[in-house]
Amino acid sequence: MKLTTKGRYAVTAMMDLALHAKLDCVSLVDVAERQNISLAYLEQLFRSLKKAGLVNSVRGAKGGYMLAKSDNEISLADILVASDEHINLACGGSNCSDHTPCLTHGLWTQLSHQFYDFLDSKSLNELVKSRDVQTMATMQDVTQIGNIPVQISK
Amino acid sequence: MKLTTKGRYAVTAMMDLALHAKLDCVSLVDVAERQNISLAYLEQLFRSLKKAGLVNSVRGAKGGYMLAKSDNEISLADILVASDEHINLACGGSNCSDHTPCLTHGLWTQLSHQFYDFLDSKSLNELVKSRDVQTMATMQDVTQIGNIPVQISK
DNA sequence: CGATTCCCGAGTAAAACACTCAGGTTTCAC
DNA sequence: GTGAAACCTGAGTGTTTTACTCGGGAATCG
Repeated sequence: MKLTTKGRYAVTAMMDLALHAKLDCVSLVDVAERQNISLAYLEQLFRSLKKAGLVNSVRGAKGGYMLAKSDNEISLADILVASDEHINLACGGSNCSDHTPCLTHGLWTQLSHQFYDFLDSKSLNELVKSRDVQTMATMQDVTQIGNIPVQISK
Repeated sequence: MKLTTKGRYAVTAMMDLALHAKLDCVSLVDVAERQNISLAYLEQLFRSLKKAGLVNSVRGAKGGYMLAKSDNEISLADILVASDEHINLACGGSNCSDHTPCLTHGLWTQLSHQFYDFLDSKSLNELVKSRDVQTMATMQDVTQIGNIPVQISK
């Protein structure tokens, strides 16, 4: 039982957006640098997130992405599902057909639902507010200071 | 987020033991037939289950396996962990090192623990007692009657 | 115009999965 | 004491999934 990098990166990236795209949009180059994720992979990922209606995009120079809804309207489950991380423990193989369903079929579907509900109850806002995310985020911003001389010189 | 067949089969097989090996041991041939799982694969699986101390084996003709403890001392988590199904959503890749842990590291470890605790709270006994497992099990036994002529002729 | 950024489809090396196979050892029943 | 039934073991293997990369295109800003 594990997550793919897709799901994990997606959540990380969405948290980054929640932290930095309060007003402006944020470019994937920034997210990639801050979170140490391959840019090309992030682009692929954000296609899914956009298709799912979780983010909006602005094309062209100075463009980027921003959350499509408020961060307390986006759940962990939303992000995971959007990034192909379907929360489904059930069986779909040869061993469990309609004719002879396996002994545990009911169990897995039930568990899947419970896990989904749990993940759906965690909002992005809630996650971002947590203590260690906050401290880690400020650390990331501090190491980034050299990268935003525009704001300093202005 | 999904389970491997290993984890699913292991739980199914353990339920089968709980249902049929009250006194005697049960051969994997029987389990394989009843649950429609490849025998060779089951053998491989039971190696892990035995190593984890969840089942005991009896070698030779009329041999088989039985639960090593009472079915309310065995949890879903026990079985899953025994079959290499480590309940761990966390990251271990290039992107999340000790030097620069990723934003979500804490989140995943926390979630993993919660999932583990949940799965650890479900005992095999509890699962076996559920209504649909009971009905399905009797169905499996009925279709098996033709296979045990020894008991009838005796 | 040209740099920056989002957008898109396709390709690919490596790993994991879901088994299978070929043999060996122990025990029961006759 | 022989044969069948069962557990035991290590290794192998085709398929699928993962985790990316690559090459190019289109919009937008300065």
